[in-house]
Amino acid sequence: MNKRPRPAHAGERPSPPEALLEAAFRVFATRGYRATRLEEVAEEAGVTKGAIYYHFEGKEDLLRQALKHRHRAIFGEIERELAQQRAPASTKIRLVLRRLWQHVLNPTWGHTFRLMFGEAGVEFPALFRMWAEEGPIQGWSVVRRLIEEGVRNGEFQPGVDPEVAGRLAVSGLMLQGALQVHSGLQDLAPCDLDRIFDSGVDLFVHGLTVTHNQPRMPTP
Amino acid sequence: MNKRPRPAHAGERPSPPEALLEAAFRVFATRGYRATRLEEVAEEAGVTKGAIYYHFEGKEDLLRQALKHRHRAIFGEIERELAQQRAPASTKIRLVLRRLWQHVLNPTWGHTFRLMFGEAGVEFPALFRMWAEEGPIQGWSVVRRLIEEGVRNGEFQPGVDPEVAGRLAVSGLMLQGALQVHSGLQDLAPCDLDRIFDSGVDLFVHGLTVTHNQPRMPTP
Amino acid sequence: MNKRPRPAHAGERPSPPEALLEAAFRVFATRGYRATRLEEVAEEAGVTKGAIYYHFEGKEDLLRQALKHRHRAIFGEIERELAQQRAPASTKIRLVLRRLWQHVLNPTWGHTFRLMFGEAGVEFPALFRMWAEEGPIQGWSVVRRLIEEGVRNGEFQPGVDPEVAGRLAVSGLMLQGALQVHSGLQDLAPCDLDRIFDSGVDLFVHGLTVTHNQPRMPTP
Amino acid sequence: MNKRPRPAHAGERPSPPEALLEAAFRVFATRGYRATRLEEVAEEAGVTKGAIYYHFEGKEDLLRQALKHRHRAIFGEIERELAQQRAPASTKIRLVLRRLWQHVLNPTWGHTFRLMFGEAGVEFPALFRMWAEEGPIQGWSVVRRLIEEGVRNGEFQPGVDPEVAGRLAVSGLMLQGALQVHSGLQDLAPCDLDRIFDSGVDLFVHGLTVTHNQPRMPTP
DNA sequence: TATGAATGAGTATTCATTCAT
DNA sequence: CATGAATGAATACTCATTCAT
Repeated sequence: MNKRPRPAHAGERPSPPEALLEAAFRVFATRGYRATRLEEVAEEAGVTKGAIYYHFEGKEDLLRQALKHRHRAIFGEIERELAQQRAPASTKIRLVLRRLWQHVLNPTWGHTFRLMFGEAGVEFPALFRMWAEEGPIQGWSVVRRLIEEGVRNGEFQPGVDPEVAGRLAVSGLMLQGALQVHSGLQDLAPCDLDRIFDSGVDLFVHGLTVTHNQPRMPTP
Repeated sequence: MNKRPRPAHAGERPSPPEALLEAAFRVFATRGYRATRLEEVAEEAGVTKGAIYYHFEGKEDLLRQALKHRHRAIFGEIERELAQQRAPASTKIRLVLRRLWQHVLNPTWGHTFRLMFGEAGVEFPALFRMWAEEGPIQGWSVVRRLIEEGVRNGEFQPGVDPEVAGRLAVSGLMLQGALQVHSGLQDLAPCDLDRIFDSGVDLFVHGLTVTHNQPRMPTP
Repeated sequence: MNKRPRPAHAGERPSPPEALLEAAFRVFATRGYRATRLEEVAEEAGVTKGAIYYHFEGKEDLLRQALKHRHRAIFGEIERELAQQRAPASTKIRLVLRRLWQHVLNPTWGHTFRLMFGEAGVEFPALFRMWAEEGPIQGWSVVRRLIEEGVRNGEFQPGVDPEVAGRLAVSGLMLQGALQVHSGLQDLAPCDLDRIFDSGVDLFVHGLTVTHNQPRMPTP
Repeated sequence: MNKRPRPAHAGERPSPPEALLEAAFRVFATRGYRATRLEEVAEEAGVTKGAIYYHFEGKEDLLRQALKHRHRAIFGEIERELAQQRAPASTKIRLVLRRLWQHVLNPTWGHTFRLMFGEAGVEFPALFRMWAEEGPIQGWSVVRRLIEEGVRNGEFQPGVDPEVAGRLAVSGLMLQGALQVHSGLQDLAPCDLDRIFDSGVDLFVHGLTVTHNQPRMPTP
């Protein structure tokens, strides 16, 4: 909480041991920020509490670094993949959403989701914004652009709202992942995960697709 | 040393002061479970710490009761409203989703969402399940039933998956609410709330609706 | 701890309910002074905490009164009994010690013993002295007088130390009672209680009795 | 909420600072268990409260360890001393009882006695049993064996009950110690401590000793 | 008389943080 | 680099005591 002056050796401090960062992420994400005792992080990493203070400034700093360390924005990769595709927008959208869904199913994502909506989000808003930008927002932006493309080439209805459509598709899948997979709702309200994805995307794409019962006029 | 036996008045304990429950909910939801000091709850309710221990067993019990107290499930009311409606399924769905969206927009819901995905979910899984059952699960169950109704009367496509459709519609709106309204994303990625709802529901209903299979025009 | 001024109605306060005093004694003696919660005393007596404060000044006062209430000095009775006896001193001693042993075997005595040697003795020395005077000291005084009588009439050796003999006989039985009966040592180091008394008194009386191997000269 | 798992160093935890154990014993014995504030123990040992929790599990653990630490049973030493003696049983008994009396006179013993009959006895029965076994029970066992020896070699009467005799001799001295020395009875009913011991042991040994059955003279 | 509700001072316990070695 | 020992501020919880009714 209170910033103590950086220790004398701060400058030449070498890259902090990955083990510590990974242990920290695991424990923070499992227990929550407050409930995490540094002792447990240290134990998990096979060192002692003191070692944490050699590498990091304190608990808060540890969380920050641990989260940064986990941040490999998947979307860079996705965009690259998309650029090479020559396919209808709906196909590309399916591709993007599938990647996203795979990502969401990953325990790491579940942990981060909990962490972000738990205390960390409130106590460190900057962290939350960082995550939101690189995660959900980026996710629905990609989808939005693909929808716009689909509208432009007549594949999708001109009336659709690409922004909102992207948001809801991505949000829907994300929250379903968080609930079913990472919050143990699978046994309270079971539902096959593939079915969620497949039926969900079908519905979404169908919702976007041109279906007017008067023949749509080609754009002049 | 050993937990003292429940105080004499345990059985016939009268309804504990609502003020305390409401203050507790407010503070827990704002600060998170761990970060909440009982003293603050007491202050907020205009009593002292001791009073809390007169009415509740401890911090955990207080949280539990506070959440239960908030649980006047909105769905009972919604179902009643629906029963009186004589309208197409799509209209009813719009109605339900609107109610849900209004609920989601409420700060209370945002707080609960955070609490549930934060510490409470990990430390008190039973609470999480209770919330999930009375909240999200019930939400998408209602929608699922309406979709099934729509499918039966030919309003919706026979191919739709009512379960998944319900889940995604409800989840999408919920997470959008959590992000835009309760996590400050409105200024990072602004979007009009009415637009999210309206465009979103249009898209959703359109996705469900029977396609009068006109040949789709090839892109020119 | 801090003496608040006696409440206004102190003067006409009627005799406090026996139930309260008895419950108090039971709980204090079982749990110890500190560990006793007034709530438990109240419960045990079938009233509520507040009632205690109507009748007593506080926890300390309650203890004091509870102990006073239990105080039936048994020795007055014993002395009366003795006065009517025309028997050798050794017989009278046996009688006295038997009464004492019976008293010691009583749970009430065990409780008081614990209470006195526990915290109460340290925190309220006056109480301890009162108990000691009416209990152990009076006990060994009676025995001492009987020994002196026995020495005077040649039944016991002139060399015995009546004071010390009385003290040790009484103390020995008391501590054996406290340990075997009231501290659960009976199953750790079992010993028949009658045997302790009978063998013990035999040994004691034999120790007092004239056994010189030169014939003792009658006092001139 | 839940007791945290024993800290990482639990297994190889080195001998906890003696200073802490000794301070703890002092304060516990003086004030009683409940009335002892850990802060006072810490102060007495020249550390802070936190240090206690580094070395011990809590208040109860501290008491347990402190008592164990005090338990360098004196009887081992006594037995060794006895083994080297070639003397009549009565002499050996005097020796043992003198050691015991010296021990009983020690303030430490008085404190422990109070502690044992006070809260510790009720709240931690196991501790009480440990103390009883290594203290009183062991004490009277040693004496019992010496009496048996004396009986075997004709020094003591064949009719004596060594078990009971041992119990009463030891108990008598112990309680006299507790009362006179450690409970301030010396000024209420003064008695020279040496006299208690000397007259007491004389009486005891005389009680055990073979009577050269001269006819006892009738009182004149 | 007695009670239910509340108070508040006291205390055990936790844990991030420091630091000599 | 890392550790073991210690600190001390923060905080949940207990319970004697008060008092309006």
